[in-house]
Amino acid sequence: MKYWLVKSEPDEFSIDDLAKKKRAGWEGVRNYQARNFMRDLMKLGDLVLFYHSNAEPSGIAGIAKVSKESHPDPSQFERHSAYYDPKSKKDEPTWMMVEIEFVEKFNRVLPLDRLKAEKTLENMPLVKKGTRLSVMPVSEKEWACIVALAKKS
DNA sequence: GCCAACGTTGGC
DNA sequence: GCCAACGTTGGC
Repeated sequence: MKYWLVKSEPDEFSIDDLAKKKRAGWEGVRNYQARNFMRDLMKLGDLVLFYHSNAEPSGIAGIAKVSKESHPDPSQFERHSAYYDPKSKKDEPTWMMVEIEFVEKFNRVLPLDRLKAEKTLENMPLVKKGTRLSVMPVSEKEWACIVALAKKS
């Protein structure tokens, strides 16, 4: 089993929204590196940190898990969607997504500056300046560190 | 294939 | 809301 982190703006879709819906197709990712992680490497049961970006505070809000592996992101074909991609073809979809399922919400958001203070986490794209990757792998050590911090706070 | 222009992300 | 940093687009 592997570990991941996904970003979402809570104004758009928060951990509470996921808790309410239980499951959500992770649609709207329009970055090739992030897509490739979802398409090729995210497997059923993998655990996922749910990160709130552009938030007050920005940080990790809870945990989800992969509940369905790679399948085409329907929003790329929806003409009125913000994620519509006119170049993508139905028989050869450009954008793939996974579905995630709510696992738990942390008692409080584990803020970004707390993560930045951890030596163990210094190689995460999340804390590196100028990295905008919205789906990223998390190592076992990083996962353990983050979960411990979350339970402690 | 280069690279300037443009659009987006996301911390602050 | 600003804007730095980045990825993508498209002219050449």
